[in-house]
Amino acid sequence: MSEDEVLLQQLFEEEKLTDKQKKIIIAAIESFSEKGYAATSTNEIAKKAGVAEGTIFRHYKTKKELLVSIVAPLMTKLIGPFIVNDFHKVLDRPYENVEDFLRAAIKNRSDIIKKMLPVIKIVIQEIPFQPELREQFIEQVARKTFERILQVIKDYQDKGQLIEMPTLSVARLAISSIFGFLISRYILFPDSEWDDELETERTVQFIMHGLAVKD
Amino acid sequence: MSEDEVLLQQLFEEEKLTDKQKKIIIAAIESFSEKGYAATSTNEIAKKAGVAEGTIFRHYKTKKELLVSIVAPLMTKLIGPFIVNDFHKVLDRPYENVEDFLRAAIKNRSDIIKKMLPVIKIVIQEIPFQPELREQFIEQVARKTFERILQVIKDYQDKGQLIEMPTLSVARLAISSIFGFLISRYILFPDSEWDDELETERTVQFIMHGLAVKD
DNA sequence: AATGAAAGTGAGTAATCACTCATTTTTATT
DNA sequence: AATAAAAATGAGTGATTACTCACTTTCATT
Repeated sequence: MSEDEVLLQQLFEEEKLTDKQKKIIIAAIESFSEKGYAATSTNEIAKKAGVAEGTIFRHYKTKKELLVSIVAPLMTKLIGPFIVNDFHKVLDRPYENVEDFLRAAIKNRSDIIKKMLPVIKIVIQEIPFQPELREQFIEQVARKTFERILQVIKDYQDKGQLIEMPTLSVARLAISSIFGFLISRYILFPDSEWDDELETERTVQFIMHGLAVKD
Repeated sequence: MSEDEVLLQQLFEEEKLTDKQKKIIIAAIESFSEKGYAATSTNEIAKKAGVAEGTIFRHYKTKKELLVSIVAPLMTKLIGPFIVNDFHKVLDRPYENVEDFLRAAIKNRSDIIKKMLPVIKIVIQEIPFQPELREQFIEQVARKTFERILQVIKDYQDKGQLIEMPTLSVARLAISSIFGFLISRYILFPDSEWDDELETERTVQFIMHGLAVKD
């Protein structure tokens, strides 16, 4: 299964798509992520997909509907349930210690990003300008994820594994470190040589113990 | 002096600009940062500036030249020299300890962001799509800044204040934490209530000692 | 093989795009 | 006040935009 097919499979699962529709989606993802949504014309998408321009509008009323149809499943079908399941696992049979939880969190996010990078880039780029996407993201992804994270932090604080600090601040600091790693790894410097396991471990140890020399 | 005038002053210093040119720049910054460069029309900028569309093209050959004229000074005149001076100070008469250095770094970046937020947003949005901007950013800002940062880290490592870890990784972790704070503070949740001093201190302490409970 | 529905086509449309240029207005210098 | 240069104008340009629609092709069911 090609990379594009994996992406389609992940995004649209059992949804029935014609061959041409698949080509349109793949072409749109490529152009949107490379040039940005506003700078991509439907003409260009049609040509890249090897399809008549009218075909795009058979399937999607507007260009924006095409964008949303690509980006919405990323939020609802993938991140949503994933996070619920993932954190549920943590809460039901929690990882013994924070380190294991952090390692698992980083691993999982890495796997998602690897599969969905172009679509994730589109989301990041367009959320500031598309209120519809932003609202969907906040409601379906950010809010639920955040609640879970705060719970987990509280949990580890009660166990005495994390320092007492407002959970919101703890969350900000841990998330910054994890996303800092993932963004460096996959978006800023994807072509550098990365020892993923080593850098993951460094990130985990940093989150726990910082950079100061212990005396 | 109004907020817009501060911004103009910071960006263009002694450069001579007509009144209408100033209005064009202010309107362009506003539209570009709110809607994105590609989604902003020159007609719209002209109307917002209260100027004929032709006037824009008297001053700037193309729409892209207008973009670059706004964004380039941010890199050369502000960040460039600032970083050189700032880090020079650190290297010549270094801050006693890492904490003080981090506090100063966060403070300085905060001040810049406060003044230049709309233009910074434009840079962040457009760098992925404008090779010209990206190259300028990498050459003039990223490379020099990075060199300095690595030097500083090495320096504190030699003094025994930072753990031995490749400077690149140390840099990534520290920068993630600082930018994580600044992005949360000024871009993601600017309307939340922030105790800047407290959150700065938490960030500094996190970078140094992490989130684990000390035993 | 016949048939109706779904999918696909591509020429066409009005609107909008970045940009031009002949002309007018403002400004600076004397 | 005269004058030349600089700044500003706005109607006009061809190209491109997202989108439509009458028509053709493909497909599934019998």
